[in-house]
Amino acid sequence: MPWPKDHKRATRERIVEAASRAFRKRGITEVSVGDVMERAGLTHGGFYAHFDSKDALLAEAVAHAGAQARERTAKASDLLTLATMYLSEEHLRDSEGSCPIAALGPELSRSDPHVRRALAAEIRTRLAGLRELAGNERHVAGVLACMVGGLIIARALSPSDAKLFLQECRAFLEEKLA
Amino acid sequence: MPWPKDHKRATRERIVEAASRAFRKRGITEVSVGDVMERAGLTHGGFYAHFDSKDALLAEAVAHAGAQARERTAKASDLLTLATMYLSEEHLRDSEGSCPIAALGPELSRSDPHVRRALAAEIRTRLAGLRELAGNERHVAGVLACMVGGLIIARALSPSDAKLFLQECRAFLEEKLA
DNA sequence: TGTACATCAGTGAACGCGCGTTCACTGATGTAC
DNA sequence: TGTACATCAGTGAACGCGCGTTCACTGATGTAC
Repeated sequence: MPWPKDHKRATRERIVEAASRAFRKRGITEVSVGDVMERAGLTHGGFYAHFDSKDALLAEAVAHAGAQARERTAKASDLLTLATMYLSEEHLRDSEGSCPIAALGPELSRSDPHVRRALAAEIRTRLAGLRELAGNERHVAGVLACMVGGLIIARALSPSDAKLFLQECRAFLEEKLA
Repeated sequence: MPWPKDHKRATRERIVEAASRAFRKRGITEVSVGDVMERAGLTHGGFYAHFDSKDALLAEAVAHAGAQARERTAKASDLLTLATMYLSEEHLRDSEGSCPIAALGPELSRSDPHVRRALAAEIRTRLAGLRELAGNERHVAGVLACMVGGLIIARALSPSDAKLFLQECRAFLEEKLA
């Protein structure tokens, strides 16, 4: 083996990380394979030594982004705290590192079956995480919907309107979950 | 005037309608100017007699889709009824005629300023509509977030999971708004 | 310890393709006589 | 009423461009002697 054992795996992970951030920030079709490779410090030609297609990369990038997004709220010990962290201005601004459901949901739902499956799996994992913190709340789906929709809508508004919108969403959930 | 007075305006409206449905169903970058024109029964070359650019069309298509989406819930006389109509399986399946915030939100937020402005305007209109039906609910932003997020997430799931997810979202809002 | 070699991760030119946009034109229409 | 004409909505070939993907290659590496 003329190269360090984990060299290729490390490069592959660098590509997934670069893709996952670029897609969330700029959208799937707006980011080319060449963009991703450049961001990973490589040239575009080497891409197909690591992935079968852009869609195969996308499916992995979604899983990677999902895990990263779950870390953001990992310390929350109840549903309201988790939702408050999610509906924060910090999360709003950090589009590159944000929840892929909010950043790319509709686009991913229209993508090829492998990608769709990765998104559906992430949603199921997310719901399971919420159920563990559910307390008296029987309908965690509604909480997740409010989180994702809240972030998506806030991102469409001006900074000041976005701030107010997030505040209202948090207040809404506070009343429901208190 | 060698053509009926409203001929060109009618053609233009046919293009906007075709675009608005195609974009919602398949996404913005996945639908070409040629696709839109074909759907409107025309050839691609004529497009620029009606619009300056694909983005100019998109901004109008968002406004058109928004108005169409508001009609779906126009008969609702209270917030819960409106949300229940929005979170229906009928709306889930009718992606072509559905709410553009749910179908295209994140993509539109990343689009050019004219498009973004059209989306922000539609959201403000939507919030104003909800406030009119608000009753005791002070945080209509949370209701809209739950509607939009609920539809987006349901569309990522299998038909049976989607049905359950929508049910849970409706039950969630029922408890909050009752 | 030093050198020759085989490996294979990464390079970069090339491919066919469809995109958004432009433009010289065609031909159906309402108007003037 | 019938015909010649000017208008302009719509046509379709063409443009430059960037995309996803392929492939012959290069050159840095660990191994064998």
